[in-house]
Amino acid sequence: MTSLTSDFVIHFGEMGSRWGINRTVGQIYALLFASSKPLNADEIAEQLVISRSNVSMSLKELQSWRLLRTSRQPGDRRDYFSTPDDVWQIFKTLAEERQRREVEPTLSMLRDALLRPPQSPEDRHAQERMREMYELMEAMTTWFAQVRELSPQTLLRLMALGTKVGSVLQLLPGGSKGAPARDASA
Amino acid sequence: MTSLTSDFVIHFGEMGSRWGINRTVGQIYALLFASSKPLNADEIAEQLVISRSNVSMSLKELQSWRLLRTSRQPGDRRDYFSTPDDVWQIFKTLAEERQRREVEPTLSMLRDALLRPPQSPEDRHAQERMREMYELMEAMTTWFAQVRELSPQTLLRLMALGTKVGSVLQLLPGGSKGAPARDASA
DNA sequence: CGATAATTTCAGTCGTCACTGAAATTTCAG
DNA sequence: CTGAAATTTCAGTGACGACTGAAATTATCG
Repeated sequence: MTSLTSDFVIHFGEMGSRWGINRTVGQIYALLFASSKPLNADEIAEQLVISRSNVSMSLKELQSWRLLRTSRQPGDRRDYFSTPDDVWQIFKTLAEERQRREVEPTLSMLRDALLRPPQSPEDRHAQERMREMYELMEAMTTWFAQVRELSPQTLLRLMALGTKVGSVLQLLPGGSKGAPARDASA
Repeated sequence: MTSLTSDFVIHFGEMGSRWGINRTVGQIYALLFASSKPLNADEIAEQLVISRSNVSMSLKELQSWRLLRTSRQPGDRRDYFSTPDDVWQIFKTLAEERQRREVEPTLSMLRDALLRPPQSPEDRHAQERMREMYELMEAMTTWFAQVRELSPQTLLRLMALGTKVGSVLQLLPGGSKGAPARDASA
């Protein structure tokens, strides 16, 4: 592996440990992301100097996150792995999975907690705090679900405009579909 | 501790492990978040049934994330800990710290990598991929830096409107300050 | 169908990090 | 200053998760 890719891989290995992701999983993804062609499990094991079984488990983990594409090569029965071409697509998938694994269970726990009859003034206060958290998470969830539906091009333009947006209407493919724009002065 | 708060605390302990955050740190923050009054280190240790020194280290960790408020009570020299009142403020701080600890080092690594002269066609491809990643991260960084400057109220309204925004201009306190709105058809 | 290649599973080992308790340090009232 | 209270540090221990190699399973070619 070239030193350029090696540095990239090592960096994502270290970053991976800071997230829930483990080092190996981060390194494999970085390697595949930077690679110009799909790699099979043996090639990954060789390049990262890790065991074949470790590669197998890590690939399974990455697949459970829907972050890999697999392909075959004629006359070769091994699986070849690669990452999606579109970085925005990768990011969206990552965010969707985190939403499913982390945000949804939390929202569900909070909903349950908010329905329970408070046993004390302390409970009443705790529920008030939980409600604030719930509402923030709900708002962000809804917002991001909408953003996910935008095309990459629209998205990039939207972000470039930032929050200093004049009229965004023209950017949206079907500007008139969906709920009518609410009165901003409400 | 009431069973309502207990469930909340346990949930954040488990969630914490999925992130880089460890269980105890997650539990302490949940406890303080739900509590109606600031708690001192001994109270935290007692409620969570963990050692005093563990509490001390975890509080230090939380403080390095700027997620705690400390206060004193008259005639008591112990420190009392609490979380900010505004959940949006908490979220912003969290995002800022993650930005500083995870995104910035990565951007910096990518910048370096992109400046290196490619040693092979493989390097050239890797740099192309890194550039795509770099541009996405840069765009999101810039965008979020702008969002952070909005007031909580403005933000909530903005998110409620989602991406189906007509004109957002009226929501912005100083709608005219900063760069003039770019031509959306560009 | 074998035979063989490829992959996955899993028990055991190793390394890392969370946690404790004792000791050291800091803070503060008197 | 002095001593007691509060906090922090840190070496040692324990628990947990990553990783390996061998064995089991699955897939594919002839």
